[in-house]
Amino acid sequence: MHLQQLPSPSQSNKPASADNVFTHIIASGDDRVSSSGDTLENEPPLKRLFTGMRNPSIALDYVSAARDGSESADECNLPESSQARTDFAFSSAMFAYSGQPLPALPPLSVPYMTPHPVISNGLSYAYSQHYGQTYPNAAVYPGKAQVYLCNRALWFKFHRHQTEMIITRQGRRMFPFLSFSVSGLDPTCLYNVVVDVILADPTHWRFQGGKWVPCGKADTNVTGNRAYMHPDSPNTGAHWMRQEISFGKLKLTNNKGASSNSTQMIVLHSLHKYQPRVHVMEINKSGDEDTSDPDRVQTFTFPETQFIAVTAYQNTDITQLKIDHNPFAKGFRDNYDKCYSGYDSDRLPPTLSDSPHSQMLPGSRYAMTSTLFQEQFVNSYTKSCFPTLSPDPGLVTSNQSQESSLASGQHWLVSSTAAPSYEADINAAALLSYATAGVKGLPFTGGTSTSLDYYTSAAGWDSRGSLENSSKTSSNLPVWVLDTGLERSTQSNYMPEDGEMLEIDQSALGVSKQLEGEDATDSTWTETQSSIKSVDSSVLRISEEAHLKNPSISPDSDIQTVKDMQNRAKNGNKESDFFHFDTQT
DNA sequence: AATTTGTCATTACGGCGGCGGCAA
DNA sequence: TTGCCGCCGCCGTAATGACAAATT
Repeated sequence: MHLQQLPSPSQSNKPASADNVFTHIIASGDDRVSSSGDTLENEPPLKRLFTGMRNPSIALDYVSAARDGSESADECNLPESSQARTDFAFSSAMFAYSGQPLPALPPLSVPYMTPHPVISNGLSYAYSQHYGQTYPNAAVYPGKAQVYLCNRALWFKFHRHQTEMIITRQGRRMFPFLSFSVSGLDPTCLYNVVVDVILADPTHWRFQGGKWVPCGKADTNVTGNRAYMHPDSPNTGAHWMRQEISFGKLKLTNNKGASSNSTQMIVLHSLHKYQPRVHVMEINKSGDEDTSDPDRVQTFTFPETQFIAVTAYQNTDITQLKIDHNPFAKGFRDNYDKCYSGYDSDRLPPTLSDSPHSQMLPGSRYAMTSTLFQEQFVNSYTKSCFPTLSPDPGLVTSNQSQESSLASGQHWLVSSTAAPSYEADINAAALLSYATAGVKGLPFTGGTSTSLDYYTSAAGWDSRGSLENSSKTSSNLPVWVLDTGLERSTQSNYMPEDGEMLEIDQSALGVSKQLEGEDATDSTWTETQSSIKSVDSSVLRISEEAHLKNPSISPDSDIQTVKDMQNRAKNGNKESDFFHFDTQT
């Protein structure tokens, strides 16, 4: 199997990426905030964010800074249904995102100004990795970080039912919690790793009729912490890359008073939908974040980690998932044996991988024969993972016809065939991992396009979720291409119920078959040994450099860090934090 | 022992409708 | 008599705290 890169006319205004690093661009507009002259508000969001972190007395989240803007929520021209956004975001969740410094955020020239930042749900995730190349590692491309959501499979399980997170006055830990692997950092530089939580949409939600429905506008009167710095911060890139970066201690609360006395808690509003983000910030020698240099702050968003804050669980599916996978809730697994009758992959007994230390769930669990799973998977994965797939062969042809125009184009489309069957479901799961590993999307090059353009018009991404105008707006919308190399004639089209067209290459299904019984999520990843070895060659030099840059960092510790990496590389250890996708299979 | 979990009972709160008083 | 307004109670939902079981 190999990936075919299809050009997009939209690529022309963006130079081909010189490196092969995935780039992730937060949707322009989404993170922009209105400005009313406040000093903080005139700063880029992250600047305000981290200024606040250094000065706890200052409201450190730009959400609150933004709410004072003149724009009201009424002016948020978001589609009524956020489903489409969520679905599309979900598609982005297939990938190990890598970050790019937040784009410049002109404070006043934003057509769409929100009283609070609204996450784009990945609508403008952009990837510029060249086909056939592996992920770079820190030693090769220092400074271009990639972040991998370690427990992504578990997050997916919850995401399918709309994740809920309990918030209490004393603070409640997240489950699943955020856990990342990072690569691409400079092993010798110091970084802070910070998680913040922003509103995912401007809507107040309520659970009605067994599902979440919008109910009024979100309360944008935000007070309290919205950011949580990893306790290991600051530390070297080598440290962050050596192990998973877990935020298990992070607590969520609705106690606004908790903001002043606890940096362990993030203050949220109940029945609001939130999107966690992780920021990797390079800090200078003096120990301060240099947020003025956008290259030093990289932000990553994983749409599958979106959740609704609640004071009590609303969806029993979520409750059951929590009980099933959270060891602290073991006591509620009364009818454990009955529950795990094998009809729902979600109800499979937790394994070691479900432990708080490793929430990864084998991808093979998706391969269940449950009708429920089938429906959910079709609905969740095919609709959401491939909402931008070509609605008709014409688009594919169109894209292909442009292939030669951009030798280094970054316009990718998942081409595949899938019957609306169980088999298609499990294979879609496998495809998911394929996509995770190797499918690229075109960078967001829409220029003047705002997130709203995405929601309302881009690629026909209207309220019906159709793709009628995909060709017109392809400049804005990532199109995923996964070309397995087989003849197009082997393809067939699958039209989901909402009119979206999904093509899944038969060969991809075949390969995915091979993945059954394995961790489909990880099986398509292979260790980047070569890149790690490149670290091996300069163990002492890196250590010395690190020590020179920051004498507080023990050279010994970094030597050990690098040696750890070296050992993992030599062992060919599947538990390696970093993988690359072998597109030559 | 401290912490964390979901459950459960209780309390708080807001929306809504019924009722009565008052003015036109 | 009609319309308006305010008060009151009911009901549903959300928030809170105590609890037992399990983990750290």
